[in-house]
Parts: sequence; structure tokens; C-alpha cells
Amino acid sequence: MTHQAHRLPVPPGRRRITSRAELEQVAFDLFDRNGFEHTTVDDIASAAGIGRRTFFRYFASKNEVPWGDFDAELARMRRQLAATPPAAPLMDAIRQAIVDFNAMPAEQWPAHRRRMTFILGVPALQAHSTLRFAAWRQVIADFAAQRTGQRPDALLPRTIAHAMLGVAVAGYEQWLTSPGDDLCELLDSAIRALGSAFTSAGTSSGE
Amino acid sequence: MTHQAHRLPVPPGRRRITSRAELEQVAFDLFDRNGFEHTTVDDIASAAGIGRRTFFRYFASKNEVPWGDFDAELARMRRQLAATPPAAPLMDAIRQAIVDFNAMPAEQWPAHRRRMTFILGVPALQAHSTLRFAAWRQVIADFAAQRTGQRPDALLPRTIAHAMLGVAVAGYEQWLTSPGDDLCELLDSAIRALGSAFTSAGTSSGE
DNA sequence: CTGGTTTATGGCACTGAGTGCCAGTTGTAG
DNA sequence: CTACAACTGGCACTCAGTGCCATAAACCAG
Repeated sequence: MTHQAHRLPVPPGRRRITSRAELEQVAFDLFDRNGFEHTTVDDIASAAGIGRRTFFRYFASKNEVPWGDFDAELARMRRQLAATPPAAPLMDAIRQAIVDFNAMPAEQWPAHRRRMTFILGVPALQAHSTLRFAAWRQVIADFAAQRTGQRPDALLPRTIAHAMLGVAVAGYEQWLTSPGDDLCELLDSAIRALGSAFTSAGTSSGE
Repeated sequence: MTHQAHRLPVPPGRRRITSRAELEQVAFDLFDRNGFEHTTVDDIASAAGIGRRTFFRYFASKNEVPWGDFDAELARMRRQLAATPPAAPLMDAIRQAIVDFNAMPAEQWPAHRRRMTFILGVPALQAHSTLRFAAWRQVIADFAAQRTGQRPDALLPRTIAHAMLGVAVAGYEQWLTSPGDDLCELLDSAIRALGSAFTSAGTSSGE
């Protein structure tokens, strides 16, 4: 008669022994200490007290570790774009969504910085990021397609998505090397600067 | 008395048994037949009649095979940018350089298309391309830096480089899926369309 | 021709990521 | 207790990439 708290189906089968977040913590500690490349999956599994084989049931690859729940983040960005007033100019809407998407409480900055330092700094992860960023681009492309009445795989939506990803990465790279700067301001000014570069004459500064 | 043709230093030591270009041919045939991922380095080495170990003296990794002499190509793009009249607006100069850089005789199109289909289509190569494209971006960033009087790692040059790479890749993706289109026209209109997207109002088409 | 030097070759053994298979474990429901 | 479902992790395997090193093929000087 334990009155089974409603909305807790309690699935059958053995419980998971750990979580992605927990493994990420263990792994990040090792990455910080020994570097990403000199940390083997065996090291992570041992430190977490699980089998090597089990690690690959939590992460499809070692490269996936720093990505957290990226899919959920993308869903958030998609919602932000969907909530954009239809009257706003396309690029303004995208810029605002990107800036909002990367806003977060100040106490999360160090952890986020560490995560992105790995993703954009370690060559193996930098390479792998391309595959993850494809989903990011798809979010932008879908929005641009809907706004321009084209298919998401048409040239314009695809181009805007690729370009905006590039600008965002540029902003992040700048953020990672300048501890004082605000990420959102960097992203905002990077996008605006690109727009200015297209209209301003030759040697003018974009800032 | 063979009159040793001048300008042929004749280096000492054993001659190379093959060349990158020759290995590339052998490898591409296997890739076409079995797919990139199902072709092992052993397969390539055997087909080329060399040892597996020797393969890695010609290519640092299997992922490098489709890239040909990319460094030489980049040097060419750098020269094209350097030869740009200083009066030309920055983005016009970059656009023109990118278009010129990707121009080639029609008989080279099929081979180039095949090469790029691998690089941008196979996930492992797509990921690896990020590392190669960093050098491409550096060429653009250096030019943008010189034109705007900023350092190459400043926000604006970096942003322009990242964005232009994105646009170029978008143009290539479009080209690979539409056999009839002209690559240079796609690249040109992609860059122009991005510029228009920044200035035109909301839902306007960029075409 | 011979020995010394230089460079390329490729075999061997090793690390490390990722995978298929499968027996064993831990939970549920009846 | 039985049936079932899901997670665990060991074992063996493939494949990319690397260090080491003996050998082969070129050159040059004597």
C-alpha cells in the first residue's frame, strides 16, 4: 500500500549503475589532469568503477563526452526561434536567438568555458564537433527556410546556417582566449560586424 | 656524358617507389567500389603493391588521401588575394578570390566533384576536414586582418574567415547535389545572398 | 669495385578506439 | 518461483596509427 507516487511508471529491468553526467565529471577530472588524448577509455571506466564496455553504452565515443545533453540544448534553441515575432527581420531574429541561446547564469560560465575549451581546442574534438554542429545548422536552416519560403536544403537557408555557425564559433574562440569578455556580447557584435563588413567600404573597421 | 639536365639536384638515397597521386588513384578506385569506411589501409597498400607501413609515409592518415596537394592550392588562393587591387571593398575581394580559387577547366569537374563528395559526404572525412579548413580560414583571416588593420586573431578577421568558409561549404554542398549547376556561380550567389540577407527586410527571398 | 652515407621500404609488435557476442546480474510483474 | 526486461562487463576481434629496426637502393669518394 505504498500509494505509488503518481507519474512514476518505474520501468522494468536492472537500474543504470551511473549516469552520463557522473561519467562526464570523472572524465573531465582526468582530462584536466592528463589531457584528453592521454586519457584512455580504460582510464575513465576504471576511475568511474565501471567496465570499459559499459562506458560505450553511455557514450557512443570518447569524443561525445564533452557534449553533455546537446540535443536538449538544440531543442531549446528551436523553441526560441519559434517564439520569435514574425515581423522581426530574419537575421535579427537569428542573431537574437543565438545570443539568447548562449546566455546563462554567471556561475555556469567556468564549467561552460571548460567544456568549450575542450571541444574547440583539442584537435580530435574540434574535428568531431563538425558532426554535432550539423544538427545546430539544421535548426537555423529550418528557421531560415520557413521564413523565406524555401526548402531547408536550398542554397540560402543552408548558406545562412553555415555562416551563422562560423560566426558563432569565431565568437566562442574569441571568448575562450579573452577571460574578461562577455560571451553574449561577443556573439552579438560578431554577427553585427559580419553584416557591416558586407555593406561598409573596403578598409573600414567593423567594430 | 648524359649532360645531366640542369636544375635536377638528384638527391642521394633510395628513390621513392610510388607517389601520393598514384596512391590516391588506387585508393579512390577502392573507395568507389567498396566505400571509404569499408576500405582498410591494408586494402590500399596491397592494391598499390606497397607495405602498410609505407602507406603512412605518404599519408599521415587515411583521412588525408582525398586532399591532394591542398597546401599548394591554399598558396594559390593566398596569391590571388594578394593580387587584389587595394581599392576593392573587402568582401568583394574575398568573394572574387573564392570564386577564382574554385575555377577550373571543365574536364577537371568530375574528378573534383568526386573528391569533394568524399570530403563533404563521408562523416569521418567531414570531421577531418575541419582540421584542413583551419588553414583555409587562416588565409582569409590574414587578408581581412591586413585590410582592416587588425591582428589575424582579432574578432572581425576570424569571424569573416569562419563565415566565408561556411558559405563556401554551403555552396559546395549545393553543387554536389545538383549536377547541372556551375560551382563558381553557386559560390558567387551564396556570398551575395548572405550579404543581402543582412540588409533586406525579414521575409524577403535572397535569390 | 668497395666502403660509407643517405633515404626509402616494410615487417613486427604495440596501443587504443570501437564492436559483436553472450553469459550473468538486477530489477519488475504475475 | 517463474517469466521477462534491461543493464553489466568480460572476451575476442577489427582497424588506425606509431616506434623500432633491419634491409634495400641509390649516391659519392677513393
